[in-house]
Amino acid sequence: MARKQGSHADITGPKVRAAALKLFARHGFAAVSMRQIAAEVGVQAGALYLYTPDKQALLFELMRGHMEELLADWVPPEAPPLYQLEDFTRHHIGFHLERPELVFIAYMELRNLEAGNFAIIEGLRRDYEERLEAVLRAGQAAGDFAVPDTKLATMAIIAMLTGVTTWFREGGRLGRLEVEAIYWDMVRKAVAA
Amino acid sequence: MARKQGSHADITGPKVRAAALKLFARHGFAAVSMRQIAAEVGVQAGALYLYTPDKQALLFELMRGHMEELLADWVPPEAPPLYQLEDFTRHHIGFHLERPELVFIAYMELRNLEAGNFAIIEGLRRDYEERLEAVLRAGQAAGDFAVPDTKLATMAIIAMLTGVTTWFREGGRLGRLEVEAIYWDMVRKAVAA
DNA sequence: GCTTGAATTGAACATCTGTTCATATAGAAT
DNA sequence: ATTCTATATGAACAGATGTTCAATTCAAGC
Repeated sequence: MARKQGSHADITGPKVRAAALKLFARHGFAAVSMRQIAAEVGVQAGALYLYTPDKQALLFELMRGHMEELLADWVPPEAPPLYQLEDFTRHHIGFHLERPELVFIAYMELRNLEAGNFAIIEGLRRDYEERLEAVLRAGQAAGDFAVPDTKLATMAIIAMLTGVTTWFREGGRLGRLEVEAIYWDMVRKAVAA
Repeated sequence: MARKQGSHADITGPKVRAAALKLFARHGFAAVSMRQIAAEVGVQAGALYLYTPDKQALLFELMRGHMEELLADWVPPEAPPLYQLEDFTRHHIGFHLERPELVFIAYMELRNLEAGNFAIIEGLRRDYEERLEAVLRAGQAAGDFAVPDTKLATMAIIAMLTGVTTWFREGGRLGRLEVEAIYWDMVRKAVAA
């Protein structure tokens, strides 16, 4: 029985990406075999190549999609820098808490990207960092912030906020909005004039 | 005891650990084979088993050694919480910048630890976090700090400081001491009353 | 009912995996 | 000079790896 009812390309394609996402996040790109992904989809390994040219492309497309969604999700609102920064803080936390697996992969599997793919993902990441730094520079110029170094403040804030994904558990002591508020309090004070 | 230089256990043992450290950090535990480690040492794969029971133990001992050194390196000085926090901040950055490969492995390869080994490393990590949180609680009680939540502040500060290793490059725009000073400024303000 | 073609299988490929072990080597102790 | 022993080799094991492809199956279009 080579084919099962209802298993078309439009179904199997997304299933392949979902299986890769789940398994890469759980065990790491290098530790997951094409046969494991195929088994998760319910298909033989050879069939995966109808949906991806190779294993590397599976990883790259996952990461590229994630970074592009991240960039599409937040553009600075027309508002004073202090409010832009609050908006960024809350969006960053919210976006990352909604996609723990993609976030994990995007941070852990960079070294498994081939050189060209790595350069593309790194570029997207820098675009995102640049957006935050622009907010900090504007606030600094306006006298709202007093950051010793906008580049370092950018890296510090992003690292601090992304770190939420390492410990946050749904249904834990604090809800997302509470966490957002607490982190915003710390960010605000850290850059305060 | 002394045999021909380079062919003795006292020499080869450390070389094996150094090769594993370098290659695990560069390519990831799962992507590195025992034969690659052996080649880096200049030995055949079978010889590695004179120095480690298996590949897993190689990873675990690297991580355990790192975490124990981290815990040994800093104990809160007899001083007011504000100074303890400054001391922690500077020590954490300095310690991590001196061992980028171990830091990388300790954060990236947790999922490649067997259950028992994972529990041990996690315990050591929690011990370290607990030390920082104790400082924050003391400062909070003394009225020096105004952190909305000491647990979250602990996680936020550690994530922010450890993030330095992702972008810091020796010989770059800023030296270690400058970076320490800039981060301390942000930490101090973030927890300020 | 027949043809068409996309979706899938299953075997095959060459190579790599962690680990074991009988064998060899060479410095140390006698 | 001989024995002893820690150190290392290299072959072997059983199975897994990513990828290809001829053959098969099945749903839809005629």
